[in-house]
Amino acid sequence: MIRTNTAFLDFILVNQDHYPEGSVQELSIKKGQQLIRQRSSVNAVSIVKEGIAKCFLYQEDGTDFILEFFGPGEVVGEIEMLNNEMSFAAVEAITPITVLRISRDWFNELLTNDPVFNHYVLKLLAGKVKYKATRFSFAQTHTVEQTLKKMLIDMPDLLEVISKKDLVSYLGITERSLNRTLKSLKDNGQI
Amino acid sequence: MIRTNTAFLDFILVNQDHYPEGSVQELSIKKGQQLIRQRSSVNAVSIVKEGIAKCFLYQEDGTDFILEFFGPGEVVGEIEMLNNEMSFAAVEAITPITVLRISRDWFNELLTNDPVFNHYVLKLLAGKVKYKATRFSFAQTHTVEQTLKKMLIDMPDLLEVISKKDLVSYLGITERSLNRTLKSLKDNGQI
DNA sequence: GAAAGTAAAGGACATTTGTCCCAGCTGCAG
DNA sequence: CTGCAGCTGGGACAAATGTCCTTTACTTTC
Repeated sequence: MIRTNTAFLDFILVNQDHYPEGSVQELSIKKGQQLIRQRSSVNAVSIVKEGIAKCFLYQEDGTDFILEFFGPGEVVGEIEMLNNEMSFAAVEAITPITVLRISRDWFNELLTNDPVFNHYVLKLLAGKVKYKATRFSFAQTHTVEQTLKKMLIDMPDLLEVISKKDLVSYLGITERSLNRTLKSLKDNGQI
Repeated sequence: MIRTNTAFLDFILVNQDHYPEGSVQELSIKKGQQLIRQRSSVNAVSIVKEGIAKCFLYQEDGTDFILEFFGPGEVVGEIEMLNNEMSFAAVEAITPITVLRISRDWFNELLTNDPVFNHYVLKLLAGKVKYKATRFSFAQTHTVEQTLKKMLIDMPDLLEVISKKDLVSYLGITERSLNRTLKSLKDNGQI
C-alpha cells in the first residue's frame, strides 16, 4: 500500500550525472510540508528518493481523501505536466523526505528524446491506473473490517508507519469507524 | 461519466491510411460480447469508434465492479500491453460497438516512432488516473443519493443509456439500494 | 383473455458506518 | 499537588446500505 518504483529511481540516479546542470535538483522536505498544493500550477516533476509522502484530494467538506502513499521511486507532478493543468491533488510529506526534482523542460526533453525514460513514464502511469482500479474496487465492495484486515496482512507495521488520521483519510471513513474496527479485530484476536 | 476521446480517434482515423496493411482492423462487436476477458493475454490495443463498452472487474463474490464506460475514442488494452501482463479487467460491449484494433507490433512501433501518438497515449493514461481519482474520492465520501444526483445532473438520460444492473455495478451497491435511492429522488421531485 | 412464469420494485429487518457527546488520560501552569 | 486544556477512545443513537422475501407488473403460452 505504500507504493515504490525502485527501478525508475535507480535509472534516474544512474543517469543524472549526464543531465545538464540544474536539470535535476535534490530537495529535502520536512514532515508536513507540501510538495504540491491542490489547484496550483506545477512546473516540475519530483521523484521520491527517501521517505513517504501522501497524495490526497481536499474535499469541499473539509476532509481529505488519500489516493496513494508514495515511497521511494514514486513520481509526482507528471500528470499535471502532461495535461498542462493545475494540480488536482496535493502531495505532502508524512515523514521527512528527499526528492529529485526534474525541471519541466528537462522532463519534456527526456520524455521526447529518451525512449527508456519515456517507457518508464508510460509504465508508471499504467501502474497508477491499475493500482487505483483494484484498490477502489475492493474498497467499494468490502466492509472496512475486510479492507483493514487485508491491509494489516500486507503490511503488519501499518499502524506504526501511518497515523490514524491518515489511515482514516485513506479509507474514506471516520475516526470512530476506524477505532471500532480496530477494536473488533483485536477482540477477535485477528491483530 | 461515459468517457470519450474524440481527438485521439480523429488522429487515428486521419492517419490510418498511411499505416501498413493489417496493422489497424475495424471490428464490429455485438452487445454483450467481450472485447477483453479478465486474466487473459492481450495482443492488441483497441479504440472504440462507435458505441459504448464497460470496463469492469469480476469480484471473487460474483459481483462486477465497473471502472469506466468507454465511448468513442477511448482505448482499451494499452495498460496490459505496456506492462506485458494478463488483463486485470474485462471489457464488454453494452451497445453494439465498432472498434479499431491496432496490432501489438504496430502499437509498439507507433509508441516508439510517432511522438504525437506517444503523447496521446501518455495523456490518455493521465486522464484515466485523474478520472479514477476524482470519481472514487467523491464516491467514497458521499452517499449514494449524492453521487446519483450528481450523475443525473451531468447526464440526464443516464437511465435510458445505462441499464440498472450496470449502474449498480458502477456504483458498487445493490439493486435494492439503487431502487430506494431512485425512489427517494423521485419523491423529492429531484428527478 | 386467463393462467403461469419471470423480471422488477418495494417492505421489513439486519448490519455497517456516521454523528454526537462524554469519560478518562496526559501534560503543563500555577 | 491541583486544576484545567486538549487529545483519544468508546457508548448510544441515527442514518445509510445490505439481505431476504413478498408483492406487483409484465410476458408468454395456450
